[in-house]
Amino acid sequence: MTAPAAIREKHDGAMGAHGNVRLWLRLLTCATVIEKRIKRRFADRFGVTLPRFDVMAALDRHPEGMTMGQLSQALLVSNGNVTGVVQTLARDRYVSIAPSPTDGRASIVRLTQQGRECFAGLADAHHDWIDAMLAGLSRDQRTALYDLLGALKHSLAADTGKEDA
Amino acid sequence: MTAPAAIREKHDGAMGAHGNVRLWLRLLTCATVIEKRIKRRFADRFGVTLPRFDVMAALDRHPEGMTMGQLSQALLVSNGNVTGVVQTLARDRYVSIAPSPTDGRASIVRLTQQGRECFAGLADAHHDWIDAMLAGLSRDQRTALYDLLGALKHSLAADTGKEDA
DNA sequence: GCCTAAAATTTTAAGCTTGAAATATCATAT
DNA sequence: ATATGATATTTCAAGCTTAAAATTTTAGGC
Repeated sequence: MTAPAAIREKHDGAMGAHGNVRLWLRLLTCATVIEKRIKRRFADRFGVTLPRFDVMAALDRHPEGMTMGQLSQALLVSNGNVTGVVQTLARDRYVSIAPSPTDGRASIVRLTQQGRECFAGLADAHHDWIDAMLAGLSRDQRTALYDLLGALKHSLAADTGKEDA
Repeated sequence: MTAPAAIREKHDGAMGAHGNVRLWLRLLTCATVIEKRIKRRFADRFGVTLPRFDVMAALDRHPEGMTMGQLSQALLVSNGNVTGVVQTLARDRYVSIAPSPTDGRASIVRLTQQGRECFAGLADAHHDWIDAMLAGLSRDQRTALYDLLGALKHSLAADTGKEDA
């Protein structure tokens, strides 16, 4: 077996001694590599984009349906964005859009039967891919990484960005 | 002082017991939050987009200039992408595009004086923002996180994606 | 010189993303 | 009833992203 090719770091060799920036770039690189790999595999093997998968995943957990605004909040993306993704999903018959019976402004989006079946396959593959990509880490390493990322999340929540700078 | 608001995790509450997927979603959330925050601040305070900053950062480390292909490789994005970003950067006089003296196919992109000055301010702010966002982690935590992400990088390099799936 | 394969780049089409402006509806106070 | 402000959504313009096709140039082989 040949040694696997090392993954190049974005801005490799840059930033000199700024350890924090290097940490951030390494984090970004890992996230980007995983995301692009999943995106590529979804496209190649299922003909599905990542945003569509995200919408379907959210809807799968809410069989009663979700409004556009709820989807926007759950996925951390803008309202206008959801409109476009849901429209193509509806065009391809993966979701249905129905007017809300209680609120004339809102629409209720639901997975169709076809959408549910499609998503089941996507979720299985997704799960397997993640497992394989993390296989090089021990159980302890994964736990430690999960906890440290939790600490980072806290640190991010504490940084309001209001420093005058 | 009020407690900072917790950061919602993408697909919060989803995925049940699949620890690996949860680890991935937490990693993705951290990267996304940091990236969006930087993007927003660059836009608000400097009127610059992240891709343009990335190109300027690469060029700043290569005063001799880079070809489109080198930029594409360094930034892990497609060729066609670089073309567009560099063109708007050139339109705004931050970079110059000159034909290569040795290869008629290639162009050489360089930061202009205006580009260098602009980038210096961007890099300073960028550095400060990262420091502030990581301030909640101890030195040991940052070292541990950096090392674990290094292990993850190795794990990613080992996963070829050739499993039949 | 001429042909061909490889390399660097640009162009194109489709889709994602955002923020801001525009629409439509709801809820409430008069 | 009607005016007001808030809410849900859509539309729009600008920019990023990719893959694939087209273009241009290089480098060799004949």
